[in-house]
Amino acid sequence: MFSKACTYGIRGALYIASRSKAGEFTGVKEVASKLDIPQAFTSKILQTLVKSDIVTSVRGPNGGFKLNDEVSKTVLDVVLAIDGTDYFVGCALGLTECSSENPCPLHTEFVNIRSSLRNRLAAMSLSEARELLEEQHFRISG
Amino acid sequence: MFSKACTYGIRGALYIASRSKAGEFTGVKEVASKLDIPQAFTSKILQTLVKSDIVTSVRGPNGGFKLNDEVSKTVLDVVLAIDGTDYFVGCALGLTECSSENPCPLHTEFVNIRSSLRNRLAAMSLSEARELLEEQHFRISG
DNA sequence: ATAATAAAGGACAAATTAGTCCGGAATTAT
DNA sequence: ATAATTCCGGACTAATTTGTCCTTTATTAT
Ligand code: FES
Ligand code: FES
Repeated sequence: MFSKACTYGIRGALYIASRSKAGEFTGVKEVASKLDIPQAFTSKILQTLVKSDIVTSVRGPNGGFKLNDEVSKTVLDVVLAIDGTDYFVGCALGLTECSSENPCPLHTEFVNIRSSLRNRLAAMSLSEARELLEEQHFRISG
Repeated sequence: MFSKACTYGIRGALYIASRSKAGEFTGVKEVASKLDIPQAFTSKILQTLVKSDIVTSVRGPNGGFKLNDEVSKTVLDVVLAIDGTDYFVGCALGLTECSSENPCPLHTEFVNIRSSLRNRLAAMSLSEARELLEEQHFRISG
């Protein structure tokens, strides 16, 4: 479905969101150990999220990552930042063109699945996730 | 979404289905060239479909592959034969457990998407696809 | 029987993805 | 200033997926 880097990225973003209440920063070490993701790889992925303006980073002691609250980014933004539009664009059977004028036998199915998932990912903002993760019994580690 | 091998497999199966009207066999050369898939790779993938009883093969002159009509296999069977249950099983965010008792924040979304796709793939049988491909203007090549 | 044809299967090569290592740059505390 | 901390970024390695090549085996036609 998504690349491993992407699922790590989603979980990382959710974890950081859940910890960036005030101006608290979370270090890559903590993210990696809490979510059980290789630390150096986590670092690479968080760098991508910084470049995509999803999280903000500061270096040095007490530094780390925090959610970029300026704009409200969504889980979809994380997916697009890491995996690009791969999942959502083009024929899922690899045909050169994907359109309702020239569809593959599963075109309608794929269009529905994709837009459905896209909508739901876009509906889950990271700032909202912060509360959800506390109020509900959701899990992003283990 | 699916591996490349899997999309090749689906298209290959559909092409063979569309050509196995009587007892006609389709060679790997034809499948590969018509669908623009590397021939040796096509061969590998069709071998998998043979092992999974989705198509039948015979060697020698006029040999090739034909749909195994004994049982009515579906596109889902092709997916399961090549990619296994990867797409449908386990947490899409890589958590060790996937259940409604211990869900990740996107669990409900993923469950819906997956079952929806699974149902639609299971509903598309390869023998039916034969007619669909002729009657409708579907495309499995290019 | 022999030769031609076509799938089966194993070993290998290329490409992509996943993951590591380490030196450098920024920030903070002493 | 210095040292400690923490992210950045490039180069590297490992694993997986994708794809090739070539030999063997089964089948058919002559
Ligand atoms: S043509 Fe295949 S998904 Fe649109
Ligand atoms: S727990 Fe993540 S998809 Fe079910």
